[in-house]
Formats: sequence, C-alpha cells, structure tokens
Amino acid sequence: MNHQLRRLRRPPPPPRLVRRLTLPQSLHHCHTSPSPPSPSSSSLSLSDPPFKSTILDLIKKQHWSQLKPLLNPPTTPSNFLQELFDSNFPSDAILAFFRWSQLGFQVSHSLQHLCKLLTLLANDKKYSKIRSLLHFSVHCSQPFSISSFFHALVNCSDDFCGNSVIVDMLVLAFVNNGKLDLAVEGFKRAGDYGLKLSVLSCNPMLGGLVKEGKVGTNEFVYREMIRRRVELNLITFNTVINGFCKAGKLSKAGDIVEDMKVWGILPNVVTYNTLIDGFCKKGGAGKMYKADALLKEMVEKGVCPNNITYNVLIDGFFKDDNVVAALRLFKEMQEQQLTPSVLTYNLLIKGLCGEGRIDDALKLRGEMVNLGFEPSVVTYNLIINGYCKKKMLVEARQLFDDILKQGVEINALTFNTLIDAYCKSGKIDEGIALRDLMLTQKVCPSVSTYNCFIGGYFREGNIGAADKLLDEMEEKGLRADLVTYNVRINALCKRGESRKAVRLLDEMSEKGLIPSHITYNTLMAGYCREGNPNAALVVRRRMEKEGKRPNIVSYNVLIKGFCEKGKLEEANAYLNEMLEKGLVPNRTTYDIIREEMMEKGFIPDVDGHLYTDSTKA
DNA sequence: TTAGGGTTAG
Repeated sequence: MNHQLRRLRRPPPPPRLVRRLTLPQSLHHCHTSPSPPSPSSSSLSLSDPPFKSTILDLIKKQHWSQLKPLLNPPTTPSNFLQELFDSNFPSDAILAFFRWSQLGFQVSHSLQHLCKLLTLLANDKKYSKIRSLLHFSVHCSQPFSISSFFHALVNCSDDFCGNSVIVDMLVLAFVNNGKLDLAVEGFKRAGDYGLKLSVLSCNPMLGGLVKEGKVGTNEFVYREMIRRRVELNLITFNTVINGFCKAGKLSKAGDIVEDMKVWGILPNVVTYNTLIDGFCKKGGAGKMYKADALLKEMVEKGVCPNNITYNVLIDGFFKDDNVVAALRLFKEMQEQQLTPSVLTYNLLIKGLCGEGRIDDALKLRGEMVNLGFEPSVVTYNLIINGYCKKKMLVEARQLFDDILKQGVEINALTFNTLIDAYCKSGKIDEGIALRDLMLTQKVCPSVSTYNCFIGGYFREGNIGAADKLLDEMEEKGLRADLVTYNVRINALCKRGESRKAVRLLDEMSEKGLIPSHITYNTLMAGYCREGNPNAALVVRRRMEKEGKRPNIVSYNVLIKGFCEKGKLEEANAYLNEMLEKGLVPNRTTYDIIREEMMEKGFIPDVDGHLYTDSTKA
C-alpha cells in the first residue's frame, strides 16, 4: 500500500487542519476496539494509531451519527477526507466516507479528491467499486468538464493501466446516464492521453450512438477503436453493422462484415438478423429478394435462424405487400420447431389488419390464446386500429370496452387510436369523452393525443379550437413535435396557404425539429394543388439540400402536379427519374398515370414505364 | 451482452 501510494504523483498537499481533530466527549466512551485513547488526549490527530483505529471502526460500522460531530467548523468534510488520504486509510473506508459525506452534507467533493480515491481503488483492483462510484458521480454530483477530470487524474497517478480502467468506466458511466456526448468526448480525450479503452465501454457507447441515430460518430468511434488497437469482439461488429443498417447504409454494413473476416470473427445469428432487418426496412427495390438470400446464406453457413429471423422476415414481407410469402414463412417457422412468440402473432395480426382481413386476424388471436399466449396491449391496439381503418367504430369501441373491463393495461396508444378514429369520422365529442376517460384511468394524454384532436379540428375548419389546443398543449409542458407541425402544415396547405406553411419550416428548425419526408411532401402537394408545381420543385430542392432524397410519394406528388397542369412531358420525366433511382412505383403511381395519362394514349407496363400503342408495336 | 411489434402527419 505504501509503495503504491508513493507512486502517486500528488499535487501540493492542502494545508493540514489548523486545529487538530478533536474527539468529542461522547466518543471516549463508545468505541470498543481497539483500546480507547487515553482520557487525557482530548486533542488527537488521525496519525495517532488509537484515534485512527477508532475512526476507522466508526466508518466501517457506518456509525455516521457519531462521526458527524467531528465535522463541525472549522473542520469540513473535505479536509477530513484529505486527512483520511494523508493517514493512509484503506480505500474502502475512504470510499464509504466519501459517499456518506456527499449524501449527508450535500457537498460535492473536488475532482482531485474523486480522482485520488479512484486511483486508490484502482491500485486495490476494486473495479466494481470504481464503476459504482463513477456512476454515482456522473448521476448525482455537480457536472464536471472532461478536461479537468483528465487533468486531475493524471496529476494523481501515472499508472497507465489503472487510469485506463478508470476512464473506461467513466465513459461507461456517461453512456449509462444518457450522456453520450460526454462519453464520446471522454473517448476522444483518452486517445489524446494514450489511455487504452476496452469494449466494456466502447460497445455500449456504440449501442447508444446507434439508438440516437448518430451514424457518423458511430463510424468514427469504430475506426478509432481499430486505430487504437482496442480488441474488438463480435458485439462491436454487430453493433456497428446495426448502426449502418438503421441508417440505410447497407453497403457500409457489408464492409463491416468483410472486416469481421479479417479479424477472424464469424457472423452469428445476430449479425444475420441485423442485416436481414436492414434489407427489409431499407433495401429499396428487390429488398425482400436480398433478405431471403441472406436467410439461405446463413443456413448454408451453419448459422441457425431463430424466432427473430422469422419475425423480421414476416414483417418485411407484409410491408412489401407479400402476404403469401409472410404466411409461408410463418408456416416454415413452425416446421423448424421454432415456437412463435406474442410478437410473431402481433406481426401477423398487424399484417392481416393492414390488408383489411380482420376476421383472419381475430382467428390468429384465438390461436395464440389456445396456445397459451396472453395477447398483449399491443395485440389489442393492432386489432382496434384494424377496425378503425375499416371504419368499424362500433366494433373497435366494443373491443376497447371489453379489454378495459378485463383489466388489460391500456395505454395512451390505445386511446389515441380510437380518439383519432372518432376525430376522423366527425365525432370529436366522442373523442373528448374518451380523453376524460383517459384522465380517470390515469393515462396521461400525450402530444399524439393532442395531434389527433388538432388534426380533427383543422379538418372541420375549426381553426380557433385547433389553435386553442396548441396553446393548451404548450401550457401543459408538452412540446409540439414533428407530427404537430405536419398537421399544421397540411391544414395551411389545404386552405391554399402553402406559402405560409413553408414558413413553419423555419419555426421547426428553431425548435430543433427536423422536417421529415412527409413534411416536404405535404408542402409539395400543397403547391401542386394550388396549380404551382414549379414551386413544389423549390421545396424539393430545399429537401435535397437538407440531405433527404425524394421518395415514392415525392415523385407521385410531382407527377400528379405536372399531369394536372397538362405538362405530360415533365410528368413522364419524373416517372422515369423515379424508376432510374430504383424506386418501385406503388398503386398510387399507377392510379395517377391511369387517370391522367391513359386518355392521352399512354399506358403503363408492368415495370411502370409508359408506352403508347405505337411504341408497344 | 449486440437483433424483432402498437397511435397521430404526405
């Protein structure tokens, strides 16, 4: 211990206590072991062995009330702590005092003291205590800057390994407390100091970055980990692959799979599931073909698909409007002896409801109950939504009342689904009654609840009521979100005030909200409806400047806009551009073409290209 | 210690 302490490069010691610590009278009688200090010694220092062991005993037994009188002015918790350091108290005891004094006296110890304690614990290899101390410090104490932490740490110790462990756990503490920016800053600074971090902190940090959609930082950390020779593991690769997949950067995800090979790490079922999900959700044209090919590849390579593999694919095929393939996979899953979960059934119920096949969805609910699965609130929300989309409001309400009676824990989403359906069918009063029920059921109306009502009032043309709700929402501390703005923009566009609506884009960016495809498409549709497709093109440029490529709906809007203006050449040009970009035309695209262009002699072929009778010949 | 589901907006 002494040897280790000598290795600490200490800053000049703070002045010793002016007054030597004085043992309160009560303490002369209460300590049992070791032998009490002599009654004559009313003034003692922690360097006196008997007094030291008394204090140590009090700390170990957590007899704080007896310790408290020692901390009266001019002694402070901080200089008492310094005494503990100077008197070579064991790290455990110092830690116990540190935490108690922070909680009991609401003091935040200095970074110097924190780092000193951390290095003591590192010397003693008490890593779980370092982890919890840092978690506590990041969670409860005054915020501190990364640079001052590093400064204090290297002043305390030049032990490379110990300091690396401490910083590793500091980064982890930031991640676990949702302070990702600080975690990344700590990671960068560790590189400046040449400290070596591990996957214990880097993997969770990568995971956090994926959740927040920060794909650029995710890639930076990954590359930096390789450069700093951090020993990457399977989880590192899977997490980075997930980051790229979520951002739609599938070829980069593929590059990481190649990196894995270089490292001699084989992709596992998580790797494949992540990639398959990436293709299902962001794969563009032919995505399900590629996803299916990945399923075959994993089987060939001896990686066994699991529940999640099938869930992801079933969801993907439903979203691709391929009900047959989705149901085939459900069957295949059971043939593989894989038991579907509640989630699997929910995906199937969602898919069937989306196709309007409520009866089939209900049959599946029966099947899952027979198999012993308890339908979740998600299951019910899906079925209620299915009824609502088919305008079967009576059935939706009946199911809602039933599950309420059964004691299913319905949530804001359940209410919102039904409220929105009422608002859309002109029964806003019924919606309001439901909101009252929400309050009695102790379910808090959310921003989405307000969005449903605001949309409803706008649809009715009751601008005053909508504006009032917007104010009420803010008063209640609920901040308008992306959908709120989309609803407002849509309302303005429908009233022929697209120019006013465009101004809301600036308000959004002031509030830190990023407009979505829907935002821009709504604006473009607004201008097109006003007979001004060229203004829609200006919106499109703005959208592209913000890094968003037009999607199918964007093209549909433009094609329709130019069609209605009789500018068929332009309409056709946008259709071709859409096909060149690998976007797959949907039903709306065909409808637009049929309605607007077929009478002009154009006919769409199966690829979505247009031809006339003469070109076909 | 990494992968999968529900509402509102085009």
